[in-house]
Formats: sequence, structure tokens, C-alpha cells
Amino acid sequence: MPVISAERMQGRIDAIVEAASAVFAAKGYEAASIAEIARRAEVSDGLIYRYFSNKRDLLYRVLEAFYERVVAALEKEVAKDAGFEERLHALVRRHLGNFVADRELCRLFLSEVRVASDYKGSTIQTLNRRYASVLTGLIEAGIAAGEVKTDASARLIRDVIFGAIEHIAWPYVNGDGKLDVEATAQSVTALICGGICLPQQKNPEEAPRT
Amino acid sequence: MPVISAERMQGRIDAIVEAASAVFAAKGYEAASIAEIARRAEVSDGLIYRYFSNKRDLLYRVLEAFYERVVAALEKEVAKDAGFEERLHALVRRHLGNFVADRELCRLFLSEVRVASDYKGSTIQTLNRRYASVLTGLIEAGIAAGEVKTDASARLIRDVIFGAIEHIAWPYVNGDGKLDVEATAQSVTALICGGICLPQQKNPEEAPRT
Amino acid sequence: MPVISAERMQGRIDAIVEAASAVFAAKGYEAASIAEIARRAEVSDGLIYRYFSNKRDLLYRVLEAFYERVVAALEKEVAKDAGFEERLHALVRRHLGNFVADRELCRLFLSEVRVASDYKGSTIQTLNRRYASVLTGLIEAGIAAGEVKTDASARLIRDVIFGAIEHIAWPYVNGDGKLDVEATAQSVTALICGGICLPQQKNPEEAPRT
Amino acid sequence: MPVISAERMQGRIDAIVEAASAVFAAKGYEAASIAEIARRAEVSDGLIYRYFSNKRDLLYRVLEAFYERVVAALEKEVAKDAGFEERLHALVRRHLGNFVADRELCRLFLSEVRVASDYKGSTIQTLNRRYASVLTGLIEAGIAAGEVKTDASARLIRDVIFGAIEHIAWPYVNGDGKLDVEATAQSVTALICGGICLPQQKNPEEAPRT
DNA sequence: TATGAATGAGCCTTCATTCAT
DNA sequence: AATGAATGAAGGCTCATTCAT
Repeated sequence: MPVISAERMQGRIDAIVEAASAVFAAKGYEAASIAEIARRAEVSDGLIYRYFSNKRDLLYRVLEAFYERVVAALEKEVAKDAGFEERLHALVRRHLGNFVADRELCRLFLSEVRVASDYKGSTIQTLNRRYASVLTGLIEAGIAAGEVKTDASARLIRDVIFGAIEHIAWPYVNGDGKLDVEATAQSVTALICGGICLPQQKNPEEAPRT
Repeated sequence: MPVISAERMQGRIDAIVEAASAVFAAKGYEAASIAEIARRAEVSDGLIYRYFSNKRDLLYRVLEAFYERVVAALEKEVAKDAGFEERLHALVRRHLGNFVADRELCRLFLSEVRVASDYKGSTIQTLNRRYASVLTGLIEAGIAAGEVKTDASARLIRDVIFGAIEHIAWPYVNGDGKLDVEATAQSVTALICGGICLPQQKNPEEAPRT
Repeated sequence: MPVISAERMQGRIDAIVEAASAVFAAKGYEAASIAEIARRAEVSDGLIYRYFSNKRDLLYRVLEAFYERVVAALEKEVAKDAGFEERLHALVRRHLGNFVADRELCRLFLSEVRVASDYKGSTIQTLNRRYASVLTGLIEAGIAAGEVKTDASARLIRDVIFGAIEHIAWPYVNGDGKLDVEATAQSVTALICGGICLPQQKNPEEAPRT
Repeated sequence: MPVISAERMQGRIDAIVEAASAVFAAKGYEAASIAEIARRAEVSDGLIYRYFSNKRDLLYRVLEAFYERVVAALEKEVAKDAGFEERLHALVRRHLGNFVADRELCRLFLSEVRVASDYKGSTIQTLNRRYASVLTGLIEAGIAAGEVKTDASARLIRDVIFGAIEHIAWPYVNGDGKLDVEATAQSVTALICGGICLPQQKNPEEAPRT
């Protein structure tokens, strides 16, 4: 008996998280209502409070579930043996891909959680760090292998990469156009690796004339 | 009489925008209340609705005012005659500086507006484009002057630069640490210009022949 | 214009207090709902919160209004020049009379406020003290005039008198019988003044025999 | 088997009543929740409804248990052979002592039950009457023995005594000071027995003739 | 133009009680 | 007998917005 009950219970919890995921994603945290989530999960309002301590807790559980999935995928993707640039390319592609595949949850995260005062110390933050550490690790490995310059800290490099990707993906996340993941990943990786400046002759007038 | 009245009116509008700016920045859009803004502007609740069609409109006007100031400053900053890298450095420094000087309004913008469905076509978006076009223009000038590579589009480069800066600035915007603008601007500019990868010998066995 | 508005406003406030008075008295604090009070006052729910900070505040204002009326009446009643017993009798009659005239508000006060943790320091407590001090003053005057014994403190005497009256009145306050105020006041006053014990011969066997 | 079951059942019931007693006493009726009581009794929520028809019923059973204990103690205390004043003194002391020993349950009773509309006809009322009849009996015995005046009814005297004690004890019941039971019992008994007024010369000018 | 009283829908949350297991 | 998941009604309170003055 407890087994059936436990399964049923888990089913309800999943239904709630799923419904909340959809409603939060579609309307944003503030505009979403517990009543709507309950209706969508085919559950009473009250039941939500048996499993989640409040609306905000529910949001966080939704994002945790999402993040867990995404972190695992990234770790798996980048784990493969390969050179730095190739692995970076895989990471960029996957990261961009996440914005395409889960644009609404990404938007939810970026707009509701990052800003939140209760973000620090949350499980979400831990997952976020794990996600980020995949790239940091990759960069450090690249440095160790002599593939990456040592002018800048791994952390700075990581911020540049993630920041760039997010900024590029944003219009697609927020709007409705399509993002060519493959092409963009290619360009971004190349750009990041090679920089944007051509070597300059510092003193042109002193340069060798023919 | 009508003159005085018009001046008075403008004064009221300014007071409202200023008050709203402070309250929105301090509390965020949802948590801010019209009543508090009115109180702060020493104006009745109702009057706000004579000049602004609703709460959201007021938010937008606040951000417009902010953006106008910021865009003008950026355009002035980067206008100076100089080489690409120097001008880029100035832009990066200024952009980072904005996050430091107006972190709360920046946070407001990033969390409330970018996500909004009514963002497209708004005056804000126009200002945002103008802000972005400063960098695009700079890059194009760099390309024209042969200082910047032509592998990637100016738009992509621009996204990488802005994205990187925002990502780096974010923890400081949201938290309470201090950001060393000068040092960060230096590193970021260098990183962006030079890339992160060391030149690799593609085919070691086919290496330099005598 | 502000005059009309202010009058109208005061009228609303009075209506709310009156409605709240009736509903609280009839149902008790917990069972009373803001919605019902609003309906009864022909006012919207929200308006109540313009004038009263919360439900509890409304309760206190109701009881303050009641208490102010009652305190003033008592002070006036007992103020008359007369001997101690006569004045005490007037006070007892008036106090009993209050329980009869406003039994529901008395019940409300006794059940909801006296127990409350926020009672101390409230305006209600101040009024309560003022009410009590009428009797304390009367007793002290009686002592000063040599009409009252000095075996017990004025405070103790006061507690005995108020406690006795409340206990006697309670069944009528809570139930639906009628209380004969005049007769009861007479008996209580006599009892309090004269005590209940007959003088006893301590050692009857040693007493003078005829 | 059925015996064990019956014992177990009684144990559960006792545990529930005990838990409810603690929770009601600590938080008051409204603020107490069935869930907390169940948790404390290490019993499921549902089980409570097998033995008690609803929350209010549980409250009444708690107070019955309390009252039974208290009534028995009072009857025993006052049963001893002694003169009226001595026995009254014992009763007063015991009654005051109850407020000190069980102040929270006393408060619960005074605030939740006395006011209740379903009080009449309840077992509680019966117990209350039994409690009161101890004093009534004592007074009647005093009257029969010629120790007590016959000016007032036993019932009135009883109300004065109980009312006085409750009123004196209340601040200690509700607040956190300490009550000196011995001293207070002494003063109250003396006051009640002897009254508060000094004999007055009705017509001073017509005073003692030779 | 300016006020601010008034509205009322809507929200999160609690909890006594029930009932399938 | 016992559980505890589930219900669902109810309630206090907020606040953007309107409109009579």
C-alpha cells in the first residue's frame, strides 16, 4: 500500500513541478498564480503547499529540476577527449543549444532568479557553479596543455565566453526568430580563440621601406 | 500663466520620473507601488495617471531617461580620434563604469525590461540600438582601417563584447562587492583583441623545412 | 469641497466602526470577516484598510470607541458629592448597567482583548486603567474620610469589587436572562461594605453565662 | 488481544488529550492546529477524528480532564472539619493556587469556553457547577452554623468570592509576574469576611445619650 | 490641473475534515 | 484501527486604476 501511495504521491509532485514549469515559463513568476498551476496539474491549491513550502520554493524546485538536467548534459558533452578548441566548440554549441531548446526556462532563470536576493546559498546557485565549473575546468586544462594563453585568468575567460553566448542567444530567447546553433557556435568559438585584432605595426614610419 | 503652468507641469513630470526611478531601482518593478512613488514625488496618486498611462509606462519613461543620459555619454566618450584598440578600451571602460555608477537601474533594466514582451518597438529598444550602434560603428571603422579582422561580422563581435562585459559586471551589479573598472577594462580589451588561444602547429611533422 | 469630502470620509469611518462593532460583537473576533464588515458598512473591503491598518486594529478602535463612552459615563456618575457607600453604590449600579446595556461588547472585550498579547501598552489598556482608577479614587477618598477600613489596599478592594460584579453579571452577559440591576447593586454594595461573617465568640465555653 | 487493543486505544486517547492540552494551552484554541496536536501525540491527523468528533470537542475533553482533576482536589481540600472562615481560607488558597499552577489552562478556559455558545448543557458546565457548589455548600454550612450573615444569598456571596479571586489572579494568569498565594488568600478571606466599611455614626448630633 | 477616496479583483496561504488504502 | 494525502473553502490584505469633487 505505501508503494502505491508513494508512486501516486511522486506523480503528483511531478505533475505540480511540470505545471509550474509551464506556467512560470509562460507568464513569469509574478504573473503566475498558484491557482493556475494547481488547475493545470489537476490538483487542489492546498496540495501544492504539502510539497512546497511556498510559491518561491516551487519556482526554485522547477529551476533545480531544469538545471540538473542541463548540467548533466553539459558535463557529458564536454567530457570527451579532444583538444581545447574542439571541446570549447562543443560547450559553446551545447550552451547555445540550451537557449534554443529551453528558451522559456532560460528566460525565467535570467529574469527571476539571478536578480533574487535569496539566490545566494541556494541549491540553484550550487548548480550554477557546477555548470560554470565545466568551462573553467576546460580552460584550465587548455592552459595546462599550453593551448590557452595565460594573460587572463580562467575566470575572466569564462565570463567572456558565457557572457558572449548569452548575449548572442538573447534575442532568440526573448523573441521568436530562429538561431543557427551550428554556425553561431563555429563563429563564436573562432572569435574567442583568435581574438578580433590584426597584428599592427606599431611604428609604421619606421617600418622597412622598399 | 500658461507658461508658468507648463513649467510647473514639466517640474511635476520630472519629479515623478525621478521618484519612480528611485523607487523602482530600490525595490524592483513589482514591489514598487504607485502610492510610494507619488508620496516621494509629493504628488497625488491620480496625477501620475495624467502624465503616464500606467505603471509600466512609467517604468519605461524612467529607463528612457536613464538610457538617454547613458547613450549621450557613450557617444561622446568614443567619438575621440584614436586607434581602434584605444577607442574600444574607452568604450569598455565606460560600459563597465555604467554598471558601477548605476547598478540599480542597470539591474532594473536587465531584469524587467529585456524580458518584457512589450519591449520590441519601444523607445527603449531604439535607445538600446543606438547604444549598441556606437560599438558596431567602432568595429566597422576598425575593419575599414584594417585594424580588425574580417572573419566575424561586426554584429557578432559587438555581442561578444557587450555580453562579456555584462557577465563580468553582473555579480557586482547584483551583489555588493566593488568592481575595479580600470583593471577589468584593460584585461577585457586585451582578451577580446588578442583572443585566448596560442598559435598551434597544425601539422608538427610537416613543420618548418629548411 | 474638502469639507464635504472630510464629512463623507468621517461618515465612512463611523460606518465601518459601527459595522465592525456589530459583527465583532455578534460573532467574536476570529469568526468575523472583513468582507462581512465591509458589506454591512456598505463599503468596499479595501477601504477598510485605508482607515485601519488591519483587522486587529479595527477591533481595538471599536473597543476604544466603546470604552471612551463608558469611561466618561462612569466618571460623571461617580463624581457627585456624596458619602462613600452612596458613591460606591452608584458605581456598582453603573458598572452592572454597562454589562446589561452592552453585553455583547463587554463579552467581546473580556474574551478577545484581555487575553491578547498586544493588550499591554495599548490605548485600550489606558482606558481600562482610567476606568479602574475611578473606583480606586473612590476607595482612597473613603479611606481618607475614615469611612473605609485600612486593613486591605485600595487595589485589592478594587479588584474584589470589580471581580464580584463581573462574575455576577457574566451569566446574563453570556446568556439571555435579565439582570435586576437595582436589586443586585444594592445587595452587592451591602455585601462588600459589610462583609459576610458574623462576629464570633472565640471561646464560647468561657463566655459569661447568665 | 482485544484487551491489549483496548489498552492501546486508551493510551492513544490519553496521548491526544495530553498533546492537545499542551498545544491549546500554549497557543490558544484558534492558533492551535490539529496537525500539531497529532504530531505531538505521535498519531496521525485522521486518528483524532476517530476519537473526537471535531476540534472543539477535543478542546472540551481537554478542559473536562483538567476540571475533573481540579474539582476533586477542591472537594478534598475543603472537606476537612473546621470553622467557616478556616474552610473558606482553604478554598480561596486552593482556587488562587489553581490559577498559579495551571495558568495556561485557566486562561484557555476563561477565554475560550466561558464565552462559547455551546457551553450551556456541556459536561464542562456541569463540572463548573460542581466546582461552584463546593463554595455554595460551604457558605450554606456557615449560615446554618450561624457564622455567616443571612443578608445576602449564598449564591451572591459565592459569586463575589469567585469573582474577586479571578480578578485578582488575572494579571498573573495573563502576564508573567508571580502571585503570592498565601498572602493574597489571607487578605482576600479577611476582606470578604469583614467587609470594607467602618461602622458610621448615622446621626452624629443624635449620638450616644447618657 | 489636481486630489485622494474608493474600488474590487485577485493573490497566497492555512487548516479542519474526509476517505481511499 | 490507523494513516496521511487530498480537499477546497475561506480569509486577510494589496494595489493599480478610476472618478467625483
